[in-house]
Amino acid sequence: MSAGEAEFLAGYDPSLYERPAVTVDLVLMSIVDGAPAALLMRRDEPPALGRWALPGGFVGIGEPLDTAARRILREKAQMQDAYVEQLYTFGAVNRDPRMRVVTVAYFALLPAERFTAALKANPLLTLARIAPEGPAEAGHAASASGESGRLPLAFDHADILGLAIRRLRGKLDYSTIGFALLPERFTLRQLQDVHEAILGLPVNKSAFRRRMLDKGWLEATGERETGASFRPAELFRFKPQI
Amino acid sequence: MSAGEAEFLAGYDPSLYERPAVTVDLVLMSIVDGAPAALLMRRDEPPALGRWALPGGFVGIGEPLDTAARRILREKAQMQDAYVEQLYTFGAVNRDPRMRVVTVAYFALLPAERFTAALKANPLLTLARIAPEGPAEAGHAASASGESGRLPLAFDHADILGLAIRRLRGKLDYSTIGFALLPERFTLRQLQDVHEAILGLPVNKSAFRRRMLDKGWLEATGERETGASFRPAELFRFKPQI
DNA sequence: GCAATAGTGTCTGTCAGACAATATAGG
DNA sequence: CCTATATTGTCTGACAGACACTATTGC
Repeated sequence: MSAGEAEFLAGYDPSLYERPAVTVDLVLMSIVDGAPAALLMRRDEPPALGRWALPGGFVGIGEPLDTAARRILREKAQMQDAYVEQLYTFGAVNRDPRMRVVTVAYFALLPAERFTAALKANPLLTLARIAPEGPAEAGHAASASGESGRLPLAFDHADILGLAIRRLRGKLDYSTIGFALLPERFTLRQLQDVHEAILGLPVNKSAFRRRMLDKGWLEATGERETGASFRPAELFRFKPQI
Repeated sequence: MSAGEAEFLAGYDPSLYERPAVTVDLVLMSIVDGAPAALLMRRDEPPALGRWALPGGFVGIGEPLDTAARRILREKAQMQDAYVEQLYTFGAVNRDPRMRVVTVAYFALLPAERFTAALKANPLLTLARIAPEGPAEAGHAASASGESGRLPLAFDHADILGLAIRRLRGKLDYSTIGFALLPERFTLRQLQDVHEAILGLPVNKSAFRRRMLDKGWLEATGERETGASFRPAELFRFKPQI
């Protein structure tokens, strides 16, 4: 310990000296088949053996928090360039039975294609549909379900997922967060599908188009969808903010 | 280190083992003289000697984060029962030159009376007016000013203050956060003053009343203001959510 | 009555929801 | 032409801002 650090600590209770571990947990989110989804990893060791956990890891002593989040993204999902945002910091004393762990939760938003690509690249990952639990319970946890039913979550990760989905909902209509869940070019119908999946309810079509076009976030490409056996929709691009 | 912990750490890069210090910093906010204000402490030791810092402290190894925030509130401002909310976690590597410190920032909202009471109880505290810096700069810092002009802030505390005031703005009209800044009984004019101070712009009187009364958050007490030399306003109470 | 602020009523523009009408691709 | 969806247009009700009007207190 340096002299500066000793000075810093002077006057504090000695029982406060022992340091918690600091980790980053990442909620990798997308919209798959019209519903919010996240990537989870099955725990193959105790505690919480067999339960499902968010990708995460320790924060390096010389590593900023945001950098740690992007490192996890790279290591677990082989991806750069996703939208990443800090969510909340969870620090209950017994959230991990082995030791005191304070985790800074982040979420990353990905278009569904890159999501499925990540699933192939890392066989430890599993796709889970995320649904908020109950209307207004304590903690507002979310549940995860895979192809074979509900996936039990490790630690307090149900709370983290619940917060992630609610944050997404809250920011959807005043921010450009929804575009991070779509490919570079997309139709207004796809954008509407993303909004409906996140909000969990249908939105009015013409009002939605009007609102989106009025916000000035969209740029028409002039190109059209291909492959449909009916009138193809125009492709739009997210216009970077001025 | 326990066997469980060793197992936990297995497979991680050894350079990641050293743990950052974890602290909590608290933005004690109120509305004073029609403007957002916060309580700051002058640093009497290097680094940042003479600069102004948020009240804060280390998180105990057996202490939840929220509990640490309330402990700081108690120790520095001799107060219980304030509205306390986690804000953001700051973890830049060199935010403190002595060592790696990850700080979980919280804000606490107080009615102005209790604010001035805290100032008397703890002479190390100073009142500072908080103003967001520039329109949309990088980091969105805020500046603090006291009676004798601008107060230079320590570490990254200008960023923390900036985020606090913006969070307050963002949540003002869809949450009941504004009531935490008022005494138990208050007039609609006082509530409007709080909103105007936080938003930094005037709001329409009749529309504001309509909106507030329609939200169902208010309960008329039947009592009236005293001491005014004109028509006294009715006192309202915040109605706890059903 | 006067001053000053509380509280109400009305008009109007904006905007979202509802829903009908028109457009256009492949077949 | 038919089907299915895209895209546009119109009507209407909800609501916020503007602003004038009435109410009530101390003096």
